Amino acid sequence: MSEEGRLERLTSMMRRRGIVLPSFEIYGGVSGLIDYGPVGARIKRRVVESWVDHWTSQGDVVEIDSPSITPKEVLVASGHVGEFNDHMSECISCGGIFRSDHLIEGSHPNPDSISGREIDDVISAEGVTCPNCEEFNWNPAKPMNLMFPTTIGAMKGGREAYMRPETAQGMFMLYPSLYRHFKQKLPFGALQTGRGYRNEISPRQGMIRLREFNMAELEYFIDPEDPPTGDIGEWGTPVELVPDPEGGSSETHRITFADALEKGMIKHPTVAWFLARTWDFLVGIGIDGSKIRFRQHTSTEMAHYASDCWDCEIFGEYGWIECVGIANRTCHDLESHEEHSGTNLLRGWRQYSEPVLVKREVLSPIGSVIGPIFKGKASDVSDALSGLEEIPGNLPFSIDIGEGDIVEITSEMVTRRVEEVNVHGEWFTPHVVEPAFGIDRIIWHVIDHAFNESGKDGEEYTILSLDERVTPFDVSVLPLFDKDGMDELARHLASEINSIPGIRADIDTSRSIGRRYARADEIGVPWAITVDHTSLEDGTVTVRRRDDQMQIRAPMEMVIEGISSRSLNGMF
RNA sequence: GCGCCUGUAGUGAAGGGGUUAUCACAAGAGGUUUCCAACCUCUUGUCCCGGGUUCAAAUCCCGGCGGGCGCACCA
Repeated sequence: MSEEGRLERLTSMMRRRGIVLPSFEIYGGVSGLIDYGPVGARIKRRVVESWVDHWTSQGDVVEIDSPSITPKEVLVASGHVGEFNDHMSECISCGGIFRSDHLIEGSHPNPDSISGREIDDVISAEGVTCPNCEEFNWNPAKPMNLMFPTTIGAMKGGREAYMRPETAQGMFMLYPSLYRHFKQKLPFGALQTGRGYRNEISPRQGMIRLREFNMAELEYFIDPEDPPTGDIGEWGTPVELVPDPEGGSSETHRITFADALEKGMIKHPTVAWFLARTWDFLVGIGIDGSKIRFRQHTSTEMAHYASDCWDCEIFGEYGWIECVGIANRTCHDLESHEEHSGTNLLRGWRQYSEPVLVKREVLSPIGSVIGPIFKGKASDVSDALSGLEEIPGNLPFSIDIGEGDIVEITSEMVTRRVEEVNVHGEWFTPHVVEPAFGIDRIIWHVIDHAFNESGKDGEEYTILSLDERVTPFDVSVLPLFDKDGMDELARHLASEINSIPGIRADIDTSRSIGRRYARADEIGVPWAITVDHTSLEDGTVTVRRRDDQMQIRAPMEMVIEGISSRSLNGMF
């Protein structure tokens, strides 16, 4: 079948078979919101489960789950509010786009916090002209924040909040608990899957750019002075890398991860490790390895929080689409949350291999002297003395005890001595390497790559060649005829298969057997078990393999065992 | 958000100011049939929403919503 119209046939099939459909369709639909139907939801669940399994099997990664509703302060600290809450004004005459608050600076007491309409009023009232072409010809200011605002609590007491634009902040919020869980030893990671919300200006391309979408993010906390490397030598297959063109070499390379790291194309060993593990995951759920490439971000497109970033792009009906972002977020988030929240719990302890003996000169306050002299201020004086970076050579001297209050310290008030302490380590802010997966985009490409229209016996025929890990059903049970006891036996068999943990059987009794095979093939069910007259006599059934329509006959118990151990292939 | 195109059963399409809106496939019931979309009978189900023009609108006009493409945007 020709490639022309393939996208339409694929999306039609997905609608018709209940994989992915527009949401709220009886009310006209909402762009950027989709439903997973009965078949799609199962595929999605299995993709997500495969993802969680893939990373948690590493041993030092755990799963968490945090709220979608996020107080504003968190997103202020993360930078999402500041970076994305601006109104933009567009000049109709020259097409220039400017931050509205910059245009009206000086004309309004608080240009940061007013509505678009107010901005336009101020621009009109003040006759602000375009900095570029001097014209006065503005489009209405458009808010550029892509977060959905909401309020926690009712009425006046409400607290400002947003629907989370990423799940990552949840992992940062839980850092102290994770640090305890991992016995205060780095590196470790935490992941979560869930919804993220971005009020896209113009969602397009079906399920590629959504307003509410499924993310799967992993934050891996490391000591920047001792970054974990992993053995990336295992990945012998060359992959396609597109390094940052500003870094000198812009052409695509086919190169192994190990070589790319050695040559400096991938800058960070932990990032290289995650690139390789990401490759594994994608290929493992059925993405075509020849349609994967990794592209390094240029400094201009880098997120506000990242220092080095690679996109994993997958090729499909929409061209190359970013499906995974792997970023070295450094200490940006933890440091910023420490600063904004005032906590000091977002750190790691770096134990020295040898304790370091540190000699330190101190002036220790003599309480019996300082107390009576300074009374209520005495403890401030003591704190100021112990906080001194440098000990003055001569007494008396003046010291600031806070809020500009300066007092004089005389030699009677203090004892000068030298402290010797063994320092065993130091606190530092961990760095974070983050692989962030767009689950919906990955599901799209899994289905796209599996959508096989190559036909059968010269006729049009479609098979969804999904990997067994992500099929909607493990097996379809089909009574050859829906009567004469075959129906009952089939139902019995289906319920037996369904009682195996993690295995789902579908039963299909209507219309001809060929048609039912076709229906199962179309949504990627890998095995079909047919109950026929012989089954009633000797308890054997036929097992049909989706990908080559090969068929064998075997006793039911053996088939059930084969399904349970996922070893049906061995029977062919 | 702007521009161009567009919206008819589950899917894909035809038609179109005037009786009961057409076709294929799909789906449901029954029959037939000893394993690959067969066949026969019957059945269900559609003009995106709102306004306007008109005696009459699914059809023409306007707006909204949805979809496609281009520009812009895309942490």
